Amino acid sequence: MPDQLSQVFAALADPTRRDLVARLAVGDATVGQLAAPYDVSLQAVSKHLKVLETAGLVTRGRDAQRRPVHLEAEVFDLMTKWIERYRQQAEERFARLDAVLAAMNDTSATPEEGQTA
Amino acid sequence: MPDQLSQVFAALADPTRRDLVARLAVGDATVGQLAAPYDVSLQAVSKHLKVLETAGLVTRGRDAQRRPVHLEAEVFDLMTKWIERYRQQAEERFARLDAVLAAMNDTSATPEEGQTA
DNA sequence: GAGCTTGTCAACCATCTGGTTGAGCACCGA
DNA sequence: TCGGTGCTCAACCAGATGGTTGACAAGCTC
Repeated sequence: MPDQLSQVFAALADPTRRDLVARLAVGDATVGQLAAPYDVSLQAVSKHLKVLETAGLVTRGRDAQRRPVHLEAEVFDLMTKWIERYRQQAEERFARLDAVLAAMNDTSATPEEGQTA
Repeated sequence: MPDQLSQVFAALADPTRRDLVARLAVGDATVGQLAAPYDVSLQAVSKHLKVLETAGLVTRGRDAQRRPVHLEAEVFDLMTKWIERYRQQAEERFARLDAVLAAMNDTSATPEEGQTA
């Protein structure tokens, strides 16, 4: 079983599943309601929902024979945190690089290749 | 060819590729340097980098026979925007639901099923 | 030029994925 | 209890994916 972050990214890599998430953000829905707009079989949509469920993006309740699907927004934080961490890191590095370049222009010194980056 | 958002999510669904991104956030690196920590072949890492490249997460330069790999942080925004959009939407809905529940408690009226959600 | 270094391309293989159809379970309504 | 509704499970199939190895291009260095 892969880690949750991988599962979340993989789940959202599919446009149909992203669309499902988009619609579930508006409100809970049954499998049949969710499947209606697509020309694929109900079973295919059910599979997509299972992927979203094991990724933790969605939970399924019970209402007689219906299985209302509910979006779990908290999992998004997992991704956001991962993304933000490396985006900020990269941006800080750019800032440092800019500073280095500016310093180089100021002094017109030899680059020296002293840094790892 | 799938849309870029799908490609970005798919690219980051692999732990090795997320690790590569994490290391590239620290600084540019050559393919050999990036491949060193893993026990897979250099070709496998080269393939991973190609996936990251076609997703727009990474660019490759030239330095003699070396191909320094560079992280492109802007693409992260694409994901962040998508995520934030639906997270906020879902959270607003929760807030509205809370309000409805609170109102129901106040009045003790019949639910009436008047809303879609 | 010969040979090492760095990396890509191509072919192949096992596994995963998204789709299908068919069967069947759970539940409601008559 | 009989049938219809809502959905899942299982088996199967085509194509994508991640890994391998082998060949080779590009570029320094001797």
